[in-house]
Amino acid sequence: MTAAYLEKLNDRQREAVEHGVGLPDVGIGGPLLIIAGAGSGKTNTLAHRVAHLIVHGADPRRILLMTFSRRAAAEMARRVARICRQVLGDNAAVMTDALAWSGTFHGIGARLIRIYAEQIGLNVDFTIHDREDSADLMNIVRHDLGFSKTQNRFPTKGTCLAIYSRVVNSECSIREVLKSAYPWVLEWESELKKLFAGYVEAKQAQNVLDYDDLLLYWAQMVSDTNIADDVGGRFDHVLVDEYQDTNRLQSSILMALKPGGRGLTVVGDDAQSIYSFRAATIRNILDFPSAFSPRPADVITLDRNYRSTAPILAAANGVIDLARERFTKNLWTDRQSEQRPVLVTVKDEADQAGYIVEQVLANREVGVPLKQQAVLFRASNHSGQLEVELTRRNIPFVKFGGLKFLDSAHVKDMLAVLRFAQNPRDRVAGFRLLQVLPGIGPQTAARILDTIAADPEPLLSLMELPPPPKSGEDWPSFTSLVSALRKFEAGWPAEIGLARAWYELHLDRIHEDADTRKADLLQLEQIASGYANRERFLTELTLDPPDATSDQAGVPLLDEDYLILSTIHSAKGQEWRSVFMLNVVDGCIPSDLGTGTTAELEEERRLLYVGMTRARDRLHLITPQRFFTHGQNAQGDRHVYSSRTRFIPATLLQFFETATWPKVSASASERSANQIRIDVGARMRSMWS
DNA sequence: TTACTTTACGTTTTT
DNA sequence: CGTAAAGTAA
Repeated sequence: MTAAYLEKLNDRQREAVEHGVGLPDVGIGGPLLIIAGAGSGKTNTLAHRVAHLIVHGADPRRILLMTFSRRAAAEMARRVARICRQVLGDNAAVMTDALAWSGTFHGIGARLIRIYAEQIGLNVDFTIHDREDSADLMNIVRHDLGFSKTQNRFPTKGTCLAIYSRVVNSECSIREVLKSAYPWVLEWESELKKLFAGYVEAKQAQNVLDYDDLLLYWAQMVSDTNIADDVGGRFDHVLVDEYQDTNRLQSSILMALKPGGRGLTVVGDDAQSIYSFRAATIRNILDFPSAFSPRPADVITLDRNYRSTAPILAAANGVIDLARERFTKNLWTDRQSEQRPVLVTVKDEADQAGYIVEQVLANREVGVPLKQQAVLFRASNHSGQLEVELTRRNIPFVKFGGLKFLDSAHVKDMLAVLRFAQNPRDRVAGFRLLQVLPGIGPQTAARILDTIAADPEPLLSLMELPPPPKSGEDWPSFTSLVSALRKFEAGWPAEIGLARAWYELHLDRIHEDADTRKADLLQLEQIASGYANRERFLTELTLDPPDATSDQAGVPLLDEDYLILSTIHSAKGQEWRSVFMLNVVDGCIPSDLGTGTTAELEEERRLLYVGMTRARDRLHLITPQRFFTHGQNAQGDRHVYSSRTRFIPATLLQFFETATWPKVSASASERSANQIRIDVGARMRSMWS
């Protein structure tokens, strides 16, 4: 008997889908590693595996599915549902709705920790700090310990947090982390230890968790055998996507969850590992088979690419072939094409933007919608000029990656209101919120928080506090708002309307551009109404902030057509018919900040590979001959002459079609020849002065 | 102590 | 260039 849905798969994929299913002992197989190259149908295979398990009687409520992003989880759930429907008919909806445990490591961690909060001595009302909040708290501790006043510069709050995070996620000692990644901070090792101890104490006193805690508490939880059995016993099958981008802490969690590896499936591709700055390590994927004894995990490799044309794949293979270390073999495809990827040289970033606009519009004329085209770049600020040009030409676009609108001050203020009501011990929220009131600055805010922290229900103390002298009329309306929110009087999502009404009173005074900010707050309210309650809203927004921003007010409607702009990191797992990569020059790819060690350099190479393998039919790599550096130098506008990325040396040019744009006309070349770009005479004179 | 002004500084990728 | 920290007047 062969299910129809299996027939569309190739042999390898099918093997991966069927692995261990239907074994006599309740159909749970041993550990499985799937090495799945770019475009090899990885998502599809994983979705089929989940569906296949369900069809063969696995309880969807007992399947844990961890993906890299919320978006990936949703996509996976959608596909599983579709496959199941083919077999189970309309009953499938009941089954697949129960696929409740799918999400990111951090999201699943948050849910489990809330369930077990009491058993591990945590108040269930805990709030979660995003990176900015964590850095603020780190800064408070840094000040309290007097490290901000030291003669030699102590690392900034952001650096301190990055070091802390790396120590936690890599399961290495501070010294090891400092030596390998922050050698210039080695002299501060003992101070950092004190700082981190203080930071951990502060978090506990305030009932807050940071991103790393979501993994750390989970790991601690399952290191206790009783809770480990309980948590691990919730799941028959554990499947992990993008395993190459997990870190040591995450693999520890997995191993504790499923010590023998039974029911454990991980999928990944070491050639696409691009998150080592988050302490991800490909050792996880390499060491996975031998982590189990006596029998190692089975390994299945998917190396047939269904996405890109042969010439695009050849070029991408050429790039990754030059990698120092390789574990997977090259991909192959049947998709023939005459069209090689194009390596375009343009004069500067303005021409780069011009070229892309021209090509994007031309593609649309021949039937490729904007949504099927994407522009990828190394760093989010690289797309600035292009965004301006797109706006000028009235081409709608949505940008993924980079700054989020949650980072703006007014949105943070609003969230602080809700968070403080949820968890009055959250000092970062309270500190921020109190200073919204006129006449209350850091000192007053700190004093108020100190006073109320002693009370088991801090908000009762707050109500009884004498109004601070200069806050006047604004104090009573503030306290009544917070207490109303604390008591859930208005219900959700009416609460956020209350908070906004209060905050808008202060908005005009604090910010000049109050009106545009009000629009953002309305949008926030819209988003909020999509969540069941305040806790869910706060948790999910922190773990999965809306990641698209657009130049126009609001995100374009879903049925509208728009161009995709994305960092390469955010483009992971996606594909488009036509892909443009910006600034494929040394200094951007590889980023000049990432050329320190060979490991960093190799990751930059993989980044280029990941970007190139997003393309289905057309791929354009663009190299501006010069671009302007950000900072302003003594000489005024400063630009550097750039050269093609070192990852595409002359030997690889055979895989590309090369072009320049715009087509050089006689007058143009004359003009450029007459333009003095470098004052050679001055340089030679200055040699002797 | 707050609120405004000046100076310094660094500058990727993200849960 | 834009933000964050330090400095200063009220």
